[in-house]
Order: sequence, then C-alpha cells, then structure tokens
Amino acid sequence: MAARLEAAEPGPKYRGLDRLPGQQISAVERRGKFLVLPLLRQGRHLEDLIIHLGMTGVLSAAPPERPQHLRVSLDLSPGGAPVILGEAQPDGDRLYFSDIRRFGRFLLTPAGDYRELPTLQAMGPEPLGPDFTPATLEAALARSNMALKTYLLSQKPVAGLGNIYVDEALWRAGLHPLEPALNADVAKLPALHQAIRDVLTESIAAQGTTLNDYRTVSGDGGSFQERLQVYGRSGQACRRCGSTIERLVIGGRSTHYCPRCQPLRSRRRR
DNA sequence: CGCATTTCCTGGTAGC
DNA sequence: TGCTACCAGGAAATGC
Repeated sequence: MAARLEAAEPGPKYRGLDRLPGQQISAVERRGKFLVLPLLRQGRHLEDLIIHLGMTGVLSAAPPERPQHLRVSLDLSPGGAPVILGEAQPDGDRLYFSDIRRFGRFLLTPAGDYRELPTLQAMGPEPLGPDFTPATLEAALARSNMALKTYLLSQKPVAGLGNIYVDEALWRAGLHPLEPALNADVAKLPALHQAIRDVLTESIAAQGTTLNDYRTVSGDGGSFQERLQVYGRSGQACRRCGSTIERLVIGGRSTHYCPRCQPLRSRRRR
C-alpha cells in the first residue's frame, strides 16, 4: 500500500515523514516495543519506518474517539483528501496515530540501520523467541553491575520488558530488584528466564494490563491487572508468604517487591 | 566508557 | 468548588 503523510505535528517526535510519499509499507514487524515497517521505493527496500507507541499511543484505521489527541495521520491511498490534525476524518484508507501523552515516536531510518535509536540498536533477544535462553540471560547479567530492575528495563539482556513485567518476573523468581545483576543468585536465573516468558505469555493471553489508558486494537481493556502479584500492591500481603509488599523508586521507576520472597544478597558498591 | 539523573507530556487524583 | 502539586513511565538527553 502507498504511504503518504497527510499531516503530523511539527517537531522532533515525528521525523523523516516527509520522505514517505512514493514509498510502500511492505510489512509490519516488531522488535521489543518498537514497530518496524520496511518501506519499498520502486520495489527497493531503502528505509524503515520505526514507530514506538510510548505509553498511550494507539494506531487505528478508524478516527480516534478524542480528536484532540490525534498526532499523525497517514493517507494510505493515492489521492486522498488532506487531513487537518485535531479533526477526526471519516473512515478510509488511513492510518491514525493518537497519543495522549506524546511519548510516541515516528522515525524513518536507513533499512536495518538503527544507529539513531540506541535502545533498538543494542536490544537483546526477543523474550519469546529461541535466542533467549537461561544461558544468554546468565551471560548478559554477568556483564552488568546495575540493579536487576534497571538492567532488565534497559532492553539489553532481553527485549520487551516494561516496568510492570519486570516487577512481576522478579517476584516470581525470588530476586530482589536492587540486586546487582552480576551478583544475582545463578541458581535462580532459570526461574527468572521462565518467569519472564510466563508473565509475558500470560499477559498476552489476558489481552494485556489495563490500569488506565491501555486498550487493545479492538478497543477493549486487558485483564492481566487482575493477576498482578506485586505491582501496585504495596502495603498489601504477599500472596506467597503473607509479608507486606514494599515499594521503592529505582531509576526513577516505581518498584514493588516482597522483602521476604526476594531477599537482597549484596549491596552495590559505589 | 559506564552508570545515574533528568527530561519529555498529559490526565487523573489527592489535598486543601 | 476550584486550585495546586504530584504521580504514572520508555527512551533519549544530559551529567558526572
């Protein structure tokens, strides 16, 4: 299909979109939390359109319910009428990007070259793919003195983990979020590997975690929030041991854990 | 280089 | 009621 930029808010959040005219979106792929859309110009794959939804970004074929949050509108059919941002348009061959908090990003990059996106460039294996194994996890963690929480959020040991899922996986594996990665109990790493896979698989099956804004592409909320064991449960009883779930701020991120199920072996040197 | 901290951004909500 | 302050977080930018 053709991809013609109709309108986007100016500024650095949506870069290179003026090069979309004349290109075709040939596929929709994903690496971690980034969408990768290979573009064809006269049959040649020269650029990728990278999209990150951020916290509240939503792609849709139908106009967003709240037009004031429309940020980007692409006309996928030649000859479509122009769109003014902030005004919903009738259904058509369009792709809308709505984003309340403006954390989402669009970027055109040279095909397969992600040097402008350091997180994508350095991203670890897909969590549900064959390249993510207990051995690769152990090897990655051995390379960093960062707190487990921080390092898992970096996308380097494994792709795709966000704040909620790191907390849940560490609880399942019995690892303290402040534990330096290289000091983590190696005997627990197979459990961490499995916990990461299980948490993500279960959440996907539950259509995700809807705390506030998250909706599936069909507009429904997910239900994994009903199965969270630590995230958002500070002050409540651990469902495994009955201790009180605690909350910390690590790397500026709210972190929830059970002090009894997740003992800290060593403090980080500083 | 490695790691910590700050920044971006809006809506919801607590507190007064 | 209406106002201010604060919180939520993925990744980049900035600081040390």
